Amino acid sequence: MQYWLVKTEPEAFSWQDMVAQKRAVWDGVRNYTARNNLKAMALNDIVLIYHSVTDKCVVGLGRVDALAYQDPTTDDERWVAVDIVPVTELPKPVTLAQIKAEPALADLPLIKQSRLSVMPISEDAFKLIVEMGKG
DNA sequence: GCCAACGTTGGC
DNA sequence: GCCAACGTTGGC
Repeated sequence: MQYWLVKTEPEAFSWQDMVAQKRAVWDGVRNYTARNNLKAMALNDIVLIYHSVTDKCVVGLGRVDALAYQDPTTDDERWVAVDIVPVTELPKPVTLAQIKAEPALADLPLIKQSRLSVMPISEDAFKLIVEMGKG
């Protein structure tokens, strides 16, 4: 069991869209590091969903529902997609500012490598973010 | 295989 | 809307 954090621009595809569709096809990743992380996902791994740009907060929690497969948005065999289903919404979104202010989260790739869109996170970091998101 | 140019992401 | 960071592309 592994924990992940994925980013999405809410203008393009939001947590709310994902809930409405009851599923998200996580495609369009065009970065090797992020792609490798997608490939490393296992069924039922837990994924934190982060809204970048306008929101800048972790909004919900999903679950990997399909292992990496050919990205349907391209014929290029280098790129893959996974399916993620929504599990729970955080009662209180955890903002980037909160994450930055938390010393235990200081070395999250989210902060250190701000352009990476799919990243692994430790169980401790995961639990802490969920705790911070409780109502 | 190196490196400069370019494009994109994402925070501010 | 700007700009810094950084990944990717393409010329050599």
